[in-house]
Amino acid sequence: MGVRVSSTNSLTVEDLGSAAQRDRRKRILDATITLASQGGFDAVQMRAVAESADVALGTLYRYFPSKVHLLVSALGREFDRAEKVLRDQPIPGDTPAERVIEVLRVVSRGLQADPQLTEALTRSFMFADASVAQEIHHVGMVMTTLVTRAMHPEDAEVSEDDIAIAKVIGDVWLSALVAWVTGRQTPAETVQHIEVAVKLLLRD
Amino acid sequence: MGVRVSSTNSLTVEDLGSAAQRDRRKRILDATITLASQGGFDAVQMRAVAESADVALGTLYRYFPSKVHLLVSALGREFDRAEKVLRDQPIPGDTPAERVIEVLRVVSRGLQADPQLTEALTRSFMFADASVAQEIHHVGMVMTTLVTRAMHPEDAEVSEDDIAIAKVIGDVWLSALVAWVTGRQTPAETVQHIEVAVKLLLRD
DNA sequence: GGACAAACTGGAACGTGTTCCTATTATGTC
DNA sequence: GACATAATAGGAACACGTTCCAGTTTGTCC
Repeated sequence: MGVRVSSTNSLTVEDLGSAAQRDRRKRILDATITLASQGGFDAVQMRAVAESADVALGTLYRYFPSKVHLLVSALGREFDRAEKVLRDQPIPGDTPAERVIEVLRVVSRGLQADPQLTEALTRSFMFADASVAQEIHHVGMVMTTLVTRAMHPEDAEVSEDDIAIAKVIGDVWLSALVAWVTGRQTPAETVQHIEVAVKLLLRD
Repeated sequence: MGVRVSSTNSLTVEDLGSAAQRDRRKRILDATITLASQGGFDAVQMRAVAESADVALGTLYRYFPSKVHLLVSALGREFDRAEKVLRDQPIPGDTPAERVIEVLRVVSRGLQADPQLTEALTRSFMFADASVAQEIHHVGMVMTTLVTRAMHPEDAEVSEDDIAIAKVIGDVWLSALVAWVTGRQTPAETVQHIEVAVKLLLRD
């Protein structure tokens, strides 16, 4: 079967091999998202994922070397989807702060609509070690891009400071998310906390 | 043996019962810190902690209902110690930003001196659910206090904004810590990231 | 089509967090 | 000091992530 060097039209940077392999990978990620939506991090059990995706346990581990890799990859796919949806929509709001808050509100609403999924993905994000750095970095980039685009809709000048601010907002967002999924903070508190941070960072 | 309502001079808010119980608790936390320092999160194995503290496994679970509780409690104790050391020392620096950065630098240096311990404690912090909210909140308060005191050494006016800023700094600090302990960021990058955030938040 | 390699299946097995149970020991009460 | 109760010791047992292996299927090359 062998991993070919490259095919003509791969969807991502990494080539994933044959159609059967892409299909298995998709089935696995679908099963992961389904299980995570239903019961959160704990419900994403490797044996259950394998069975649900109609794949042997060993095969699952062949595609994703750990539960964390699996969940972070699933998170990445969902984030890509969300980013695509938001990409071409104009963001309402007169000031950068308003637009950033709006974007975060939309994203947060999406997450809060599926708390178990969010819990699973956030947990895995937090538990990820260096071996998933690439996947994590990808998610961080998408997040930063979302925020800087909200700051400058005309996609003109994005300064160093802008990026720094976007990263700080990302940090606050992550911390708030952790506090929320671990039940230490209500959704309303989470949203408000982020808004306060954005206003502090974007007061000019 | 029964938990007495209160004794004359308990060290913390919660009364921990007899001297033997306090001693066991101390031995357990000591063993936890020792193991964590040597091998990080993975090395803190409940059976190893129990053996090292000369306590049965069931007893360990009687004192700390989970590994995360155990580690977060250990983190709380270490934080209290650090806070006591810093409490009565004047913080060098002419501006709030300088002083806050200095405080965070001192704390970070302490953490980076024992990476395995930091990794273990940060991981547990990230994995903590609602049942450890109290311990987490305690650590958060200490952190916020440290920062606001650096902002206003005269411990005079601490405004709402000040607290909000301190919380945001705490969020950034936590995110940076996670990135560091998971090997996705170097100590230097971590320190610099935090400095940028502080300067952004405390530019006046 | 045949030979070979890679991938997949099905399942056993191991490590560690967690639970549970019984016998034994410490603690507080009269 | 005798008793009642709570705490502890010691260890078996279970769950789930992870690893490993033997046999089978799938894909590739001639």
